[in-house]
Amino acid sequence: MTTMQDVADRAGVSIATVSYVVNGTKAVTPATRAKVEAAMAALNFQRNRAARALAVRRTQNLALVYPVVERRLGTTSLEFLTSAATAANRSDYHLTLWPISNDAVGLTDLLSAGLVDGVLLMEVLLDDPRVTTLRQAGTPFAMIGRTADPSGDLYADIDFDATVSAALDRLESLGHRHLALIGERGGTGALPGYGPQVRTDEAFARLVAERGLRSITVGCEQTASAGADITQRLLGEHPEVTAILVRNEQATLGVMVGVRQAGLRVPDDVSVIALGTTGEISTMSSPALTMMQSPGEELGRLGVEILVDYLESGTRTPPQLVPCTFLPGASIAPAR
Amino acid sequence: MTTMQDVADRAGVSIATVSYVVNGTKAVTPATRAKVEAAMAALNFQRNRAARALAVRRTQNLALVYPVVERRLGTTSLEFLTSAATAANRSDYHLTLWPISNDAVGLTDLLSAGLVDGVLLMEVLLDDPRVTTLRQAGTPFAMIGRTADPSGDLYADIDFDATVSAALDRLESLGHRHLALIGERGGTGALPGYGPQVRTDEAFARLVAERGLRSITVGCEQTASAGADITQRLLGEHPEVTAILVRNEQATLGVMVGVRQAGLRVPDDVSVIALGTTGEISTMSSPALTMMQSPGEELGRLGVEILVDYLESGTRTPPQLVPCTFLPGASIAPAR
DNA sequence: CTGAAAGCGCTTACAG
DNA sequence: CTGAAAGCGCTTACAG
Repeated sequence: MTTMQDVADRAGVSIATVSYVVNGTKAVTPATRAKVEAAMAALNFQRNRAARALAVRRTQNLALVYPVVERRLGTTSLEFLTSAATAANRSDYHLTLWPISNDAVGLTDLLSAGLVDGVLLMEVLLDDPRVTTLRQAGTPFAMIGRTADPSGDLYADIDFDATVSAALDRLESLGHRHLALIGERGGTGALPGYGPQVRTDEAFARLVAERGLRSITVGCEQTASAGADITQRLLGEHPEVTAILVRNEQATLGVMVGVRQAGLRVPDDVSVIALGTTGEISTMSSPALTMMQSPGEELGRLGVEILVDYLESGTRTPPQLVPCTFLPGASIAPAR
Repeated sequence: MTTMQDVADRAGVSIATVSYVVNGTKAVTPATRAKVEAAMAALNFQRNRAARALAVRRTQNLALVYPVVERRLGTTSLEFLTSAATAANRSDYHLTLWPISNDAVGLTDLLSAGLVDGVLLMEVLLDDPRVTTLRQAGTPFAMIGRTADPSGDLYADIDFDATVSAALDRLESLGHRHLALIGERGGTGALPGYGPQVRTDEAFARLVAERGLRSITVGCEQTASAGADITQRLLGEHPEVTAILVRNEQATLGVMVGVRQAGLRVPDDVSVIALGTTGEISTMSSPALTMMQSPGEELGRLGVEILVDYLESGTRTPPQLVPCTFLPGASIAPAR
């Protein structure tokens, strides 16, 4: 490993001067700057992160905390993660994975080790113990998602209202009046008070009422077979339903099967639109699923940017709400 | 932040003594140990990782390098990742995400910054530039996967022979004699010389010949619709095929659809078994997919353990080959 | 504009 | 068994 001292020696300057040009913290003569830069290039110098961290008391590390036990990471969460890691790197930060339990145990220990400058929270609950812990500890953090009352906190989340509204626009314009929403209640992996579910349910109930549509909402375990069963039963008991919205990543493809099991076709007899999933799910479906696609790339990036802005300049970026985007597919059609 | 000095002051000992008890590096009287431990508990002491890293020249950080650009992370890779992060934490290491390009550019810079002690490589190619870079740099690394000639390197990988063999056992015992293998050639996201694909193809060709079975192998883009199309065509042109093995996570569910489009049923007319995917895919399918399940949890853990063992004690654990495990489903049945 | 020197919080020979 | 002190590689007032 080549150190700053090596660079200083080769350039014939002091170690302080090297530091100034590396960090751009003080004005330096073009001539000396050139010498230093040449030396750095020749020696392929990279400053030691641990030493720097110790000196400035900042690590340039961000922790991504997610509850492995309570909630299996799906492909949608994966997009947050990939995007967040990339965004962090772009700002010269590194993202460290903290697969810990949702109960905040262990969180404190990790924080006091001075390993990270800030924390990024995924899979946030309406009443989340981790948020309480982080607030108390005074640790800078940002959420991808939000609690019931996130005022004063930093976050980026999906705009559930706009998302449901856009989906309803599509379906209404195709003549659908009788809708069903399949969510994810009571199944394995369901977190009580999980934001996306609660907010989608609320938005759906309100918007459907406002628009004078008829609707039915059911919960469903997070498996395709559960999705298939529930869909088959649903269509049997409510033959007037012509469109189904699904917010349950694991059950989504099962819903498609369930329609067929009910002796009906997608999209001729029943339209299906998925809410908040990744394009990946769409490509796994045949016919391709129409969906309101989770803005995973954008949210992951925003979460990191909000956090980094706060860390570097104290800026408290206002909450960012991003709607899911419409991804055309072959699973919706005019109402029969 | 409370420091070792704080603990030393409160316990009435020197800072060196505190270090000895924290690290267990030297014998300490039970009495003084007790005093120190009491002080640590009272002050909730956690030693500063940056300072320690600087002193011992080890960061307790591991980098997980994966090619974001070239290969989208799927749910199977996600399992490696989660498991690796958990295993790292268990050994008091942290896993940092390095979503970099597959061409090894940038890898060197990151290494020389002294941020990590070792590197874990995912999605390894038969001829992988990153491996060359790491070898040259002398950076300790372990692969989840392996190159064409991994001798001398540390790795854990799937035992493709055993996996294909086990799948063939199942199908043969059900009376299947005409098999098809659908892989992932030429599509988006396909890496040239991607180990799992090449090794599965080889094993399949060899084992099928040894057993005197008839077979046909086709490549397929990584989407469900491509899977559906190819399957439909395949079954049209080769009506004698009674069982399909799929090694293409994205196309798998499409294959199920393709069978139906060909006017046949799964599993009554055609058996389908997936190779190397996660249980997650099975739950998204209806009927549930029978599969040889990727040992993601185990491989992620092994990769970290192999690397950590080497870092801590210089132990070069022999290569670990783990077969996929059979996951019963409802997609295979006796040959018609 | 440049440099000498203290300090960040640990670890670890070395001495006692 | 315990401690004084040097050193890990940086940053940053402070002096010149």
